This record gives sequence, C-alpha cells and structure tokens, in this order.
Amino acid sequence: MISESQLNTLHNFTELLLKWFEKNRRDLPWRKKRDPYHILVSEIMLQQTKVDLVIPIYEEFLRRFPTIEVLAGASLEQVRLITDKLGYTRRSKFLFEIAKELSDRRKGVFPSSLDELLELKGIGRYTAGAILSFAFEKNDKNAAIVDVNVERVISRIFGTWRDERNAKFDRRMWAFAEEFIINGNVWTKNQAIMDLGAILCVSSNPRCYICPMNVLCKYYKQVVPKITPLDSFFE
DNA sequence: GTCCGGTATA
DNA sequence: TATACCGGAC
Repeated sequence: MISESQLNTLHNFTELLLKWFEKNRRDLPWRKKRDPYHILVSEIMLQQTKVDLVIPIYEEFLRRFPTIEVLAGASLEQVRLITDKLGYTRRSKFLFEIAKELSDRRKGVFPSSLDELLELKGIGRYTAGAILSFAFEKNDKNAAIVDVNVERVISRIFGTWRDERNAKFDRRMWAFAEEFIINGNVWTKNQAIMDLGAILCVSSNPRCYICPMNVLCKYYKQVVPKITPLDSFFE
C-alpha cells in the first residue's frame, strides 16, 4: 500500500537522514556493542523508560551481571535490587526468566529469528526487531522496528498524523518501517530514525526549522506554517 | 492531576 | 480490542 511517490520520498528521506545521523548521533552505551545480551538488557529497560534514566541502571546491571550466564545464576531478588529502580518491576522478572531460559535450555545460544524471540516473555514485536537490527544486523524486514519515535517521524513525513491509532494505521507504520530498511544498513538506519525522533522530530515543538528532512516533510509543509511557534525562529 | 509507553492478558 | 503496569514530565 505504499505508492511510487511515497517510495521516492522514503528513499530521499533515508539519504538525508543518514547524512544528518553521521554528525548528530547520540553516544549511547548500548551502541558500542553488538552483543545480543547487552541489546536485550537495554531494550527491555528502554521499553517504558527514558534514555537518561536507563543509562546508569544499564551500566550498573552489566557490572553486576556481565554475562547472561551470571544473570541466570543470580536470584530474582538480586536482579530486582537493580532493575526495580526503573519502575515497571515485572521487567526484572522478564530479564531473569529469559536469561534462565536461554542459559539453561538453549545452552546460551541467543535466538536470532523473529519467531524464536517472540516466544520469550517480555519480548514483543518492537523488542524482537530491535534485537535483530542492533545485535544481529539482520538485513530483512523482520528487523523493522516501530516505536513511538518511528511512528511519529513516519506519520509526519507522509502526513498520516490525522489517522486514528487503529490496526490499519499500525499496519501502515510497519509497512513503511519495513520498506525503510529493506536495502540493508539496518543498524544505522534504525538508530538514525530513533535519534531523529529523540532530537529533532520530538513530540511537542519539533525543531522543523533545522531539520534537513523538512524539504520532503508533509508536516513541515502543511502544519508548521499554521502554528509558527515563536521559539522555532531562534534555533 | 493528566498523559505517556511495549507487552501481557483477558 | 481494551486495559494494567509505574514513575517521570508537564
């Protein structure tokens, strides 16, 4: 359901985005490694929690449980001591259970297929895609990710923001996210679109005036002229 | 006080 | 399909 002109826009968007990302990427601890265990820990923590809060807990967690085997050999209470500080305390349980499952029953071999990842409690479609792109750098559509950032960026670029958050809208977002990564460079593309959503294309008062992608953005063309936020002139 | 968010669950 | 989860931002 993606039109020719949308494909063209997506292609141009991707080129501009990657250029922007080279100079503006965030330096985040979980971006230094490709170890699926590290990616798992970061993504579970990031599910409902902001980056700034996660960073110190993530580092403390990996100091205490440097490998998935160490985590599997710990107790839930020991895990809770660290991860419960983030709230949503069931995530401690998820991490611990996944570690035991992978360490005991699968001999520490980390699953690298979408179906196997989705069988693990605590891992849904987003987290599975994140592991496939950030740890395994899988060059296929299963490595697509849609979180609020991706959803916001895509819906602004293509002017679909008026749609309701229904199943059709979701399918559309996933279709775009798959198309976005289809020609490889999965790790970089997905990190880049997340950074765009976190740095420029933020939810309120997006910094459209300094966004290199504004030339092809429907939101910039159709919505920004009507709101003219004062602070945007001083960027 | 209200909104937000991936996943599990019903 | 809707809602709970939990803490932070506003």
